[in-house]
Amino acid sequence: MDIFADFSARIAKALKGLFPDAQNIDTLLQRATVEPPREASHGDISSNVAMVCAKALNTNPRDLAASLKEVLSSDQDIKSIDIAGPGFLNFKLADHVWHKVLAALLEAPDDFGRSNGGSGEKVNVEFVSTNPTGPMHVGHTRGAVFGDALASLLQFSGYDVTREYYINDAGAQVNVLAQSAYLRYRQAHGEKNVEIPAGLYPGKYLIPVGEALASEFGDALLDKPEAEWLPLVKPRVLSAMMDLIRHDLSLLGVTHDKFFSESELHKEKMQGENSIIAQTLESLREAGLVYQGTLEPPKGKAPEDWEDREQTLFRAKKFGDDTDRPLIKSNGDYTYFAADIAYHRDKFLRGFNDQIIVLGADHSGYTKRLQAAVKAVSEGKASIDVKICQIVRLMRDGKPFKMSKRSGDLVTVSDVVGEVGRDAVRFMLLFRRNEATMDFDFAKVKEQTRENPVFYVQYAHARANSISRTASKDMPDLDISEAALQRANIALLTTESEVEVLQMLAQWPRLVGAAPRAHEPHRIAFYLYDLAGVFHGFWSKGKLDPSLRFVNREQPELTKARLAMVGAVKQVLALGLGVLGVSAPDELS
RNA sequence: GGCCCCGUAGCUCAGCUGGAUAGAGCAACGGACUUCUAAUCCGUAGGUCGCACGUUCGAAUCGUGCCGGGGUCGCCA
Repeated sequence: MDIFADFSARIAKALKGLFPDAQNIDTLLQRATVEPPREASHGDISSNVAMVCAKALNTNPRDLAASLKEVLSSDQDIKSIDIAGPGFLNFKLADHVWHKVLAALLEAPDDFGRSNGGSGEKVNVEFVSTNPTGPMHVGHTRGAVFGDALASLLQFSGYDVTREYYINDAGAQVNVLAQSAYLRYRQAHGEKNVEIPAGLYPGKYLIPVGEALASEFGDALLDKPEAEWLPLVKPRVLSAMMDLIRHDLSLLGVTHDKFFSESELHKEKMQGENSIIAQTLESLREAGLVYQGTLEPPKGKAPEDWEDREQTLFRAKKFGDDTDRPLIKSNGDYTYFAADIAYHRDKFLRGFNDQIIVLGADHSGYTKRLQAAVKAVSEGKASIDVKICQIVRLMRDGKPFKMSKRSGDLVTVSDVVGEVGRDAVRFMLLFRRNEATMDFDFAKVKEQTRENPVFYVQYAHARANSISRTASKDMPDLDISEAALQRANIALLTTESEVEVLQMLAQWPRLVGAAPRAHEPHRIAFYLYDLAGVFHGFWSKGKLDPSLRFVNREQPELTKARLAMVGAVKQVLALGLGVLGVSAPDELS
């Protein structure tokens, strides 16, 4: 039950009643807003309809507002309407409106705010997609958490979401990986003077892979030429790396529905049949989007090895990219981008007109060509929203954290999760807009104080639970079962503090409806912080004024009503934390 | 040099796709509380929303141009 959507409909109806002959009202109303005003003194709901629609209806905002006020003031749910400023309509609502919201919440707690805004539409969210050459390091964490939370958010809102991971297992670096693993294999056979040369992957995580190869193949690979051992080693090391990555993802609580392998795009499916990439390029060719030509060298930093060469290009510029893009390397292989076009065509052919991809800041330059590719392969039917996660700076006590890259031992996901815990990592990374850079301070994230938003929100949930425990201890005869609280006389909740909490709860449906449309999970985190704030605030008032305590022996009915409200707060916190993939503990350790 | 992101209180950041006198936490200042329900509470002060034009009833938000910080720039993925 979204009261803002509800009143938006009432206003629309009133407007149509006033102008039965106007045809364009629905389009006009798209620009109108019905929202909680920033300033509490402006009422509970505020709308700019009169200002937005006046001109087209041949009137002026204040007159239109006055007419609307007259029609709407007969509504029993509206306590008063003020016309303010240039023509705002400010509504004060009757308390029973908030009670109805609470009742709806108590009746279907798990579905509160769960809209059908997505109406089952298929969305593909591609995220993480790190190269399968080692365990995940911190740099990938933000994208992983963001993508996962965004996917959950969309699901909450009724989208049919597929979480997808693109495995870059076709490029040259996977061969390098296999070579590195092969050297570890030789070491596993006791060859002491085998060194991992520069340019290969020196990480220790390949040692067990080498050992596994040794126990599987014995010494059979030692004397074979690379052309023979490579096809044996490569799939095994790749699968071992994906196991590592999946393990790291599981530490973060991230799961994917589909892992798509780049090498599938290069394969000739059947004898003589073209690969998916070849087919894709063929269809682009037919559409006149591929040509032979030359590119301008990049300006500003004239590279010495620039070779003005004719190559096969995709007309990305036609779809808004800055330049056309090469499809075939000088050695005849497809470029990474060529495969990626084929991949996104595949997504489109699988029914995803609505695509999202989460990338790190270092790939932000890739955005336009990707959008161009999706437009081209779908003939404009599909689009992709590229969400860039900005850099995270690791800090310790306010000082930047030095990472040594040389040894191949970067700070990994498991290091971070191991030190601060999954909940803190996830919440902190989501407590910021994705396009803003952020500092991640280990010390601060572990603090158990008000300054730590993870703690603050989880504590609110635990406190809600603790209040119920106190109630059953202090008032053992009171029936506070879920069923009993559903029947509680919530009309007793009329103090300012109570209404404030109820109003906050009433915003959840609106928020969790808008955040997925904007692809912005951070809004959930900020909302939870605010909700926790009003809830903690209420609790504190009870310290000074015993009449505001949740549990009140003299007033069992009021206690029940308040416990129903506390349960509702707990529920919304749990729903929100659930969307973020953060646990909602009943007790804090 | 091109492109992308950022610039809002001393600090860290929100600002709900154009709304009203721009918000929160921390820090600062002034009080309250001494454990009554679990990790204090209330108040005060603090702003040229980087700068300048423009769009309109109305701009932190949209457009253009600058300034500053970060990222990135054919045949790496």
